[in-house]
Amino acid sequence: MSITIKDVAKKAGVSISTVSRVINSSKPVSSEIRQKVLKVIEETGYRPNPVARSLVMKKSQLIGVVVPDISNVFIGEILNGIEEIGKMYGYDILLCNTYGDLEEELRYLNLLRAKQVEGIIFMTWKLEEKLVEYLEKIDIPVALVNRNTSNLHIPSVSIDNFEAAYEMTKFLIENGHKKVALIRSSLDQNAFGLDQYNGYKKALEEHGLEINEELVKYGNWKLENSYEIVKEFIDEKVLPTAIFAASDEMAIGAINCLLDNGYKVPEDVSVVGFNDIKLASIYRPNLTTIHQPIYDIGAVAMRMIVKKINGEEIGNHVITLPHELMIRESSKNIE
Amino acid sequence: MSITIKDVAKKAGVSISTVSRVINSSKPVSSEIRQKVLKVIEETGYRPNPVARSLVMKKSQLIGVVVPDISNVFIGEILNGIEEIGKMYGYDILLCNTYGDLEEELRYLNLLRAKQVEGIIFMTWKLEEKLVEYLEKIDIPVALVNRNTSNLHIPSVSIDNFEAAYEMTKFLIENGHKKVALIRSSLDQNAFGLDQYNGYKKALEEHGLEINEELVKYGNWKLENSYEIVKEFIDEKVLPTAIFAASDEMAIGAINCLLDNGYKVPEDVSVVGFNDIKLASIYRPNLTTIHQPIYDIGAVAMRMIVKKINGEEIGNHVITLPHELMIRESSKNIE
DNA sequence: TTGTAGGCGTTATCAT
DNA sequence: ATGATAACGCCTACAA
Repeated sequence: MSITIKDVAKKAGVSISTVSRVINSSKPVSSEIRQKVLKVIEETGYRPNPVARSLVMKKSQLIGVVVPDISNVFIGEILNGIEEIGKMYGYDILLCNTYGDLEEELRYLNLLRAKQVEGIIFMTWKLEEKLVEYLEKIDIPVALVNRNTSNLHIPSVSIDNFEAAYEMTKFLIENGHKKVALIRSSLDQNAFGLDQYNGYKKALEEHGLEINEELVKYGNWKLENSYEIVKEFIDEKVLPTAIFAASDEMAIGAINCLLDNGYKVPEDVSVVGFNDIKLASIYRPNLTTIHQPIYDIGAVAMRMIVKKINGEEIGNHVITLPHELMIRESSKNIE
Repeated sequence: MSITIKDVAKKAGVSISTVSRVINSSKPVSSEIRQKVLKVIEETGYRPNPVARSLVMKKSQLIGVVVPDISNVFIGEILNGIEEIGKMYGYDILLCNTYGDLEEELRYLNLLRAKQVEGIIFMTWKLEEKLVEYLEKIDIPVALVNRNTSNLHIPSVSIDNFEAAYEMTKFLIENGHKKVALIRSSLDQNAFGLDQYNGYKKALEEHGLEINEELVKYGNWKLENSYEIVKEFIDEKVLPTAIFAASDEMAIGAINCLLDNGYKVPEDVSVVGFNDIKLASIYRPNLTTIHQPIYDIGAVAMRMIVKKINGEEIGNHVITLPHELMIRESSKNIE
C-alpha cells in the first residue's frame, strides 16, 4: 500500500488541497506550512500518483513513439534523440513497434490516444492513405519523422530526401556511371523512398539517361534483402557500374554480395548508401553516402511536440534539416 | 470530449455497472441487454479509458523496459522479442534509455513504479550494488536480461556468458593462438562482461597460458571504441595473434582498424565476436562469434514477466538459453 | 492563506 | 440479473 496525498495531509495536519498546492506550487502557501508539508513528504517518501493525476488532468507525461523496426540502427539513433529531449522536459516514451504493418499502426494510434499520450512521433515505411487521413485530423500533437510532408497537412521533420537522392545520383553520373541501379523500398506511391526515386529520376533525365526499370529494385531495408537483390543482378547479368542503396545497411548487404561473388568495390562496382550511420564510416570500404543528422531528427521532432503541447507557436510545421554528400571509398570515378 | 461509460449507459438505458459488466464480461448479463449495450458501444465508438481503469485496478497494462542504449542493434533485437510477446498479451512498453548511467537507472526505476507498470525488464552494462539491492526487493515482477544471476535473488534470462567465453577462448587456443587479447567492458567487478572475462581466464589457465593483463582492454561496446583500442595494440607493438571482442560490433571495429593499418584478417590476426547479430554473417570476413538467441532472450523475459503477473508459478527464476560457437571466416588456425 | 467538496472514468461491493 | 454507490488518488473551483 503506497502512501497517498491523504496520508501526507493527515501527517502534516493540513488539508489535501494544501499538500496539492505545495507539490504543484499552484497556489501560494505560507512558507511555514510549506516547510512542514515538505518535511512530511521527505520523511514518507511520498510520490504523487501519475495515474490519478493523468485522470484528472487528462495528461500523462507520455509521448507515443511508433516506429516500423526497433532493431534498425537508423531508427535507434533517432530514438536516442527523441528520448533525450523528452527526458529534458519530463516526458516518457511509450514505444510501439509496428513492423510497418498498417493494421498495427492504426491499432497503436488508437491505443495511444486512449492512453492519453500528449503527443505522437510517427515513423513508417509506407504512409498509407488511411494513415494520412488519421494523422491529419488527430487532436493531439503529431510529428512525422524522416519524411517530408510539404504536400500534406502533417508536421514533419526530415532531410530533403528528394534533393539528397538527386545529388547522389548526379554525383555518380558525373563520375562516369551510365548504368546506375537503385535499391529502394516497395513500389507503392506512398512508400518512403518515393522521394529518393524521384530524385534519382530527375538526375538521370537531366543527364539524358533513360530510366531502366530493370535497374530499380525494391528492398525492405534489410541487409539480407539487398544481398539477394544484388545476387539477382549478378545472375541476370545486368550488373550496373553503380548501385545506389536507399540505406547504408542495404548498401552493405549489396557490397558483401558483390565481394562474395568475386567483384571488387569500388573497382568493379561503386556502391553508395544513405543515412550515414556510424557503421558507414567504419565499414571497409567506407561508404559514400548521404549524411543525415539522425540524432537531430529525433531531437527536433520531440522539441516540436513539446512546443505544441505548450501551445507555443511554431513557425514552420515542415522542418527540413540539412544533409551532406559524403564521398568516401565505396564509389569511384570511372571516366 | 471523449465518450464515457456514463454516456453509453444513458444511451442504452441501463446502469453503468451493467455496461462495465458487458465490456469486462465480469458478471452475467442477459443477452438481450448485452446486445443493446454492445450496439450502443458500436455506434458511439466508445473505448474504456485505460487511465481510469489503471487507477482503480492499480494496473496499467504497461511494462517498463530499461536499456542502456537503444541504438545498439543487439538491444534492438531483444526489444523486438519483448515487444512482440508483450503485444500478444496486451502489454505496452514504456521505454527508458539510461546510457548505462546509474542515476538515470535509479530514477527510471522509481518512475516506473510510480507509473504503475506491472513489470520491469532491465538491462544494463554495470549492475551496481545499489541496483541489485533495489531490484532484489522491488515489489513488482522484474527480469534481468542478458546477465546470469544465479548468485543473486533476481530473475534473469541470458545465455551462459561464462561458458560461451570459455569455449571461444578455448577454440582460439586450440587453433594455435597463444596471445589472445580480450576486449570487454569496464573493469568493475559488477560490470557486464565479467563472466566473459572469467571464461577467458579459465581457458587460458587450463592450457597453461598466463594472463597478460596488457592484452585485456576495456571498451564501451561501441565500434569506434574498439577501433581505438586495437590502434593502441598496434602502436604499442603488442598486437596479439587473436582478438576476442565481447560484442560483434566491437569485433567489427577491431577488424576495420586492422585493415586500415595494413593487417589482414584472419591471415595476420584472428578476430572473433560475441552475440551473432545479423551483420556478423554478412560482414566480410564473416565473423566467428558466439551465437545468442537474441530475439528469444527478449521474448522469454517478457513471457516470464507475464507469468509472474498472472501469479503462475515459474520454475526456475534464472533461465539460461543455449548458445553456439559459430566458426566462420574471421578466425584461423595458425598451428 | 486554507479547507471542503465535487469530479475525472472505472471497477467492485453491496443491496435489490 | 441489475442498479446505486463507494472507492482509486488527485486537482480545483468555491467557501471560509
